[in-house]
Amino acid sequence: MKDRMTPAIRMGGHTQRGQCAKRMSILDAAADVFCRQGFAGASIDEIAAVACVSRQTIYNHYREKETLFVAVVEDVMNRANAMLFSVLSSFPENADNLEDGLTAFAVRLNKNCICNHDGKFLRKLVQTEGERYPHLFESWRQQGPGKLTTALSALLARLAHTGALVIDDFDVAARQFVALANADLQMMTLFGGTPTDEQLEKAARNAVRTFLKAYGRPGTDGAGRPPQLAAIAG
Amino acid sequence: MKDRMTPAIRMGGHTQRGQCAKRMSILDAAADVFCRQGFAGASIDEIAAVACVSRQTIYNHYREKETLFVAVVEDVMNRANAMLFSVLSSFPENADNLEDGLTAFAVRLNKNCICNHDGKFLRKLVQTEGERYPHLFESWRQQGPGKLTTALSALLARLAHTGALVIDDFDVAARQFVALANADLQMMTLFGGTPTDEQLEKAARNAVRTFLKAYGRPGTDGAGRPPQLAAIAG
DNA sequence: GACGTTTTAGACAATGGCGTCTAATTTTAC
DNA sequence: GTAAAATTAGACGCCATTGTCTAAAACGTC
Repeated sequence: MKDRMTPAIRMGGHTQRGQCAKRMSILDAAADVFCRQGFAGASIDEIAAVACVSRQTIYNHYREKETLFVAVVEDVMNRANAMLFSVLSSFPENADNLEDGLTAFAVRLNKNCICNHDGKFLRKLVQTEGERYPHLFESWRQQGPGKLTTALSALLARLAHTGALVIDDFDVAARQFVALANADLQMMTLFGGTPTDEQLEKAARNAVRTFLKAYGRPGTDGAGRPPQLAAIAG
Repeated sequence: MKDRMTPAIRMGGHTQRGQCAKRMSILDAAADVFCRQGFAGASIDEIAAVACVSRQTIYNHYREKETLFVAVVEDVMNRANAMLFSVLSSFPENADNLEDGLTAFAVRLNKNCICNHDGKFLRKLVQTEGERYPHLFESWRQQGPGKLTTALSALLARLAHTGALVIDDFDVAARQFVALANADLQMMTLFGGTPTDEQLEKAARNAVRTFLKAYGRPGTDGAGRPPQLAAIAG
């Protein structure tokens, strides 16, 4: 009857990370179990076991299973957002050595945003539980693929403006760049595997070569020859 | 104590469809519920209700929940396989009007194999339950994306042999063709929506234009001019 | 060391789903 | 029409899980 409040409320309602080790441990464990078992298949007991925490502690921090689930998704989405922003900032600004610049960018995009743990987690969870939590799905779509496409579209437009690329529809080109970058890795990441650095490099190289053959300014492909001549000579 | 066997066994062990309306009704309902709720979240009672069948009837046909699940996946995979074979047979044989031929092919591929009900079902289920049933995942990968890639690779090679395309790595080109074809539709199909015919047409057109800019024989893009000149003129 | 807070382990009721069983009813085949 | 097969509704035991509660233990701070 002492009407004590939950620790989370006591702490002032902060939901940022880093406030306490237990909380992070719970979030990480829950992400792991939710990702493997789905929402319905995940049990609080298993999450508690993975987090090395008693079940009651979880209920102290999160009112119910659904609260925990939403918190996990928000947490991962925050991390993924920050990472996407960072990767987008590394897009090559000038046209010097465009093929290498775009390839390095594609590697970073795949490695840190799409094939990484958080990226796979979000795609899987959103697809699994998206119908049950439409708001969650919409939020992910806007902040993830949506932001990526619009930002990449603007960056490509800037390159096109300098004459380094010849693009008629920037949005389409942006989506195609992402699609090409993933073409060789999609299957592997879907099943849960993580590509090696070598595979990342090769996939990005294939993607950028094709992208530049389609959109590169005539006469400036990787070898410094017109693309057709290069293809015929090859 | 009468030791009666299940009707399925009595019927001679056939697992093909069409043997009885109830069976099909159960399979369809189970596919629907499994797809929406996942394996753990789906309840036999709900499947029975959707199938307009008593729960006991389901247990007469399938020993347990897992048996039903596997049967559902196999059923859908058989349909999807037949459809993929049919679509692959429609790949343009000669280079006449290559852009239109490839575009029509891409439309059929998306419409009947990737964005359709069965395609979305399989991708979702395999991703959701793939870790629990590795055999299922492997089987899907081989008969679905695997077969598509190798078949498309061979078909592209034939076109390249006639000189209509200039391709150095057929496997990479095949994966890129599929990736480009899906680039504009991925997000929509992921969330559950079905693209309109107009969207399918536009997505395929975008994909094939880029694919031909990258791999088309010089001097024969859609407008009959060298691609570079066309791009500059545009 | 004392006090307030957090965590823990375990018991607990309630819920819901799975798979079985039975008896009644409908469908099918001859 | 009759017999066999299939289907149905409902009850049942069993088990896992959720979320609550309590008393004891660990922790941190002064």
